[in-house]
Amino acid sequence: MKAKSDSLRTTKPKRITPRRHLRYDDRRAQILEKAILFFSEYGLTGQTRHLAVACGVSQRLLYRYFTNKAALLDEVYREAIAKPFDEAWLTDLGDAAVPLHNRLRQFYARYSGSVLQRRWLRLFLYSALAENPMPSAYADSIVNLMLDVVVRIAARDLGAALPQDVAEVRRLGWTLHGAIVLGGIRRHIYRIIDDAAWQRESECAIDTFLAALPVMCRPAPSERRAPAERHLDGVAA
Amino acid sequence: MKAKSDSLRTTKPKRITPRRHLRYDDRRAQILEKAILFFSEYGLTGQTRHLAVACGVSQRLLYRYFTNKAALLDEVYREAIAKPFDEAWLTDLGDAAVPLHNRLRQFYARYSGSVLQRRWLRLFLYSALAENPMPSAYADSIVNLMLDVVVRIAARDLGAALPQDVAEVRRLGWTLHGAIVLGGIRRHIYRIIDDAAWQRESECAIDTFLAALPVMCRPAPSERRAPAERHLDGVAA
DNA sequence: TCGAAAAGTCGTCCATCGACGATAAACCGT
DNA sequence: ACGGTTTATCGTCGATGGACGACTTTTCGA
Repeated sequence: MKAKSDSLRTTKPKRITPRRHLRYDDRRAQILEKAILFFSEYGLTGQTRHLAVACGVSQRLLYRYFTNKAALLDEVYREAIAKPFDEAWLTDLGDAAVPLHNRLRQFYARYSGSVLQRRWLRLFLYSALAENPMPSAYADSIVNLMLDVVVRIAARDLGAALPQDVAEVRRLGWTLHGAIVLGGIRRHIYRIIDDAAWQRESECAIDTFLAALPVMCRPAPSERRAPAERHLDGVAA
Repeated sequence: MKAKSDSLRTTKPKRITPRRHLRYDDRRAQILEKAILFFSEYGLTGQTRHLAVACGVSQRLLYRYFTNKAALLDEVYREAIAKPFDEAWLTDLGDAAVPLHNRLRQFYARYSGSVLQRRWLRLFLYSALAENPMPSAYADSIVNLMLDVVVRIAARDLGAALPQDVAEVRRLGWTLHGAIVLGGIRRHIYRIIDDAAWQRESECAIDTFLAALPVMCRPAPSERRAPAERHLDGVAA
């Protein structure tokens, strides 16, 4: 039943396009670039055969450039997770000639434009779900450094006193960052908001952060917490 | 080489434990419960054979209760994504006898305790990455309803005027919610913060929200945005 | 207690998937 | 233009992985 074509053809089917030979580094770079796109869309369980089709090469060829699939995935992480962040963004953040609000907007516009994109978010989430420690550990260390700078500069420019506790400083930063990252996830993964809505939301998050920072930086945090805990005692969770 | 045990045993190896027959509904419920745990850990590509081992039944039996793997996964979504949220939480949120801050804390303590757990987060992210529309659409509609209530009540109790625009109300809510959800992800997926740190972070997010809300609700949003846009014109992204 | 219905398993089919040895085609210096 | 080197493909192997027909064991009511 399988159409095996018993015609007298003895020659193999000719290639439509002749083989193109690329130099080692070029081919490797091309495969890696395609692999980033491919695995970000189809997940880490995407098939090497499908990736090969996307690259326009035979599946066997992948194994000339990467010892196995895991090695290829490691390269994908290294290339696609860590690289997009640019520390130079933090330099401009401290430039007192521009109003703080605008600097923050610009910083997060850059961060969102390079990091919080569909590719990055999907790869990052896939690898995090797979319990791969490298991407989340690395990205988190970047973000912690980044948030230290963001909060420190914002507090300085607002004339607010930073909390003594470094952990409290980071908490404030993560509050801002969480709002923006979840916006990115809703934008690029769930696709339930469009680009304009995302920008408005990011700005809203920045405004919220700037509005709250002076209040949150007041000397006595016990004033904020004590009455809350007092009341919560009588409340069933 | 393979130890095939050429002893004279002609009988099949006896079962260690005798078969237990469960009634249809019980077995089905048991499989579903294990499936939720299983797929949340190993992802949607987890194997039915492994799930069967986890259930202590043969792989074939799964197909008595679910027509195929996709149908089983749909049941898992229905059971594990939508159910944990309890609308009654919103009722207590409006109880003016308790200070607003405490009600919000309690509300998010409940939400985190039932929804933002490892199981839920992992299943939700897996299905979102797989572009399965059901879980993200459903969960998002819940969250939008919920945030409407949260922001409305908070504004009322603070004596702040709600923005005319419903979208702006939701943006304010998502700013709070994003911070808390990303905290949950860092807690349960990346596992880079512990439970105590997560609670402090959630409280910080609530405090930030409450501190910013009166400022954000001031009548003229143009006062906040106009100068920012004026400056951003001359800034390269 | 016995027999039929319900619950459960065994073994297998077939498509898929990572991996790789053998071989062919393109490239390049001389 | 030719021969060695590099690039690339063909074809296949063994392990998985979802699905299911045929069969066995347990259960329970008459």
